[in-house]
Amino acid sequence: MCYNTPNMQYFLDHFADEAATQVQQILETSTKPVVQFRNPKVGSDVAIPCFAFSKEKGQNPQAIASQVAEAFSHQAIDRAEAIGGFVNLWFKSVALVQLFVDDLLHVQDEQLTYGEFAEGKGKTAIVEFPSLNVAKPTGVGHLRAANQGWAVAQLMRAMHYTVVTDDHLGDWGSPFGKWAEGFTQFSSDARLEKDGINELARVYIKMTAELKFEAEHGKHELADKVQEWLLKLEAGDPEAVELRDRFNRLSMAHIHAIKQRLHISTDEELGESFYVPEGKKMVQELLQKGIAQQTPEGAVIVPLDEYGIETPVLIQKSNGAALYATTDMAMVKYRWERWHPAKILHLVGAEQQFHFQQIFALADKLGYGQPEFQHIWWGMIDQVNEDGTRAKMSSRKGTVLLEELLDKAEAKARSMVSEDPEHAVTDEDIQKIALGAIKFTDFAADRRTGIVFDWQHIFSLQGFSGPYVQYAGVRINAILKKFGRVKDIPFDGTYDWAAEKELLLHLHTYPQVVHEAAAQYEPHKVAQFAYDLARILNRYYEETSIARSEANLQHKRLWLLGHVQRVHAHALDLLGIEVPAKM
RNA sequence: GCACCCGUAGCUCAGCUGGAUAGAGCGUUGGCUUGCGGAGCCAAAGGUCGUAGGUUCGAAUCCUGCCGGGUGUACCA
Repeated sequence: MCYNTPNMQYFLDHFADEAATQVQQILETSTKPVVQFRNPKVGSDVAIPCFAFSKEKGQNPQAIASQVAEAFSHQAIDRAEAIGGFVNLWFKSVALVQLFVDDLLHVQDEQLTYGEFAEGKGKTAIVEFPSLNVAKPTGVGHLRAANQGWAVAQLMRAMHYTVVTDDHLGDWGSPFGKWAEGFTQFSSDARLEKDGINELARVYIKMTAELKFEAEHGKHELADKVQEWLLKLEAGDPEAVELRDRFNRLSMAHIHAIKQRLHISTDEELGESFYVPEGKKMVQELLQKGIAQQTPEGAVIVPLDEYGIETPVLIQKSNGAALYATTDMAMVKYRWERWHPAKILHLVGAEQQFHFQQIFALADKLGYGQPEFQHIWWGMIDQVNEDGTRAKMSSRKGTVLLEELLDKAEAKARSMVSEDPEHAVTDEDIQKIALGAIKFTDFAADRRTGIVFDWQHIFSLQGFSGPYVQYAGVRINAILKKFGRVKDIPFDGTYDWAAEKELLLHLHTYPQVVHEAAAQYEPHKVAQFAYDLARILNRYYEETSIARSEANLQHKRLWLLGHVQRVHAHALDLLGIEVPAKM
């Protein structure tokens, strides 16, 4: 089950100094944290491989392991056995409790929460997500941005960075031109009044079709008009500005509603349009300095050959309009000057990897390369066709709207909850369950792995799922509520804690899990931990009754369960998942 | 063409800074229902880890070739 590799230092600190010095040596020969917790094959709690050490000594690994195992003696270790070149150790469960208490006290001294680290203290991390688009209803394509982004921000907070979250709104570029022209041609004030964001979506789809039709016939009249709107807007033309503001007002209401339903928020909402003036100014400065060049067609580029990038980055169109790289270039500068961040994390889909290669190189070239830049991407959402094959979710088949997804998820959650009036579930809890199911699915796999979009899969409620993990939380909360939390540490040596061994071993892996997840921006590791913890808990309940434990023992178990509850809730909180009161 | 990602059980995926008998969930089959919340627990069946080589005491994991899939590759964002 839990086959994690905790920090070797942890092991050394607590055991090896008192244990056989040979273990110390074995550990030192290895370049990696080779201490394995909970080996499922042998059933031991820790396994130390002796291969590297044996090579150095020119001896048989099993012989070394045997020597060490026989000589091994430590108060925390129940027994030691050499198997296949590994020294296998079994902890006394009591020792694991003692260790856990030590860790809790240590963390308390540092003024931290169990599972958190102080390495980001005094540093700022900017987390850019979910970068919603203005003027169209949000599709499920933005779901991963919201989920992964929130979790990454939470992980940075767990490392005690000062986190600035920024929703980099898509509120600039050709789409605006399409709406402006489309609106004047195919819509009206009355229709916009009536249908709001949905009317804008209709206009956009209509315009896209018209432009495609035009292009197929070798014309560009409409396309030119779209570009004209962009130039007018950049020039501050009153009509263009008024339209833009109107579309944005409608959009922001929608965007805020979406974020609220997803239970996320961001500190800033600095969209692309915010950076246009500075971006255009930078283009002129770079031309003057000779860093940028004008092409024969009139476009402005910055070569990036020295970064191994053959394609120069285009920072101004030949018609003089700003584009993607123009605003991102200004954004890099703005963020550096305002926050002096240590990290800038862009949560954006995989298809933009090349763009960010260019932007990061450009940032360095312009002297804003001090922060650690990361493009944290994820795989796309596929859908399953009728014939069972997978394909990229296409707007041709109609993009599924995020709100529609949330509505369906809530309906499904409602149909699944207990009908027992004693367990009546509030609307708020329904939302937590629906979101729990959706979000956990997002974290079920490595973020780079694409996820399949089908209703069944995305709302899974049993097994490796959000509701399963939430359910474990509901049960533990029910027990704590019924019998009370125990604050003091009831550690008197009268109980061996054998029934709690799995729980204890798993708790010990948590800080390492969080640390790894944060270092690699991989929230799914936290989800895996939370699921394992829930499973161990469910198994524990099956075998051990708190209610029927005698008073002294019940007291001890409640103390531990209180800590298990905190860790469980902490892990879910990192993922943006809440435990409902009832379900 | 070049760059990046991917190929593990019927399906969806973990595991990849090399270690012992490759793990989950769904689905299938069979058990556990007088319980601190059964959205649970236990068990069975199911895999030559795309393929061919290489490195190593040891390869799903590292290296190379090949096959198959996805994404990107300056005037979209």
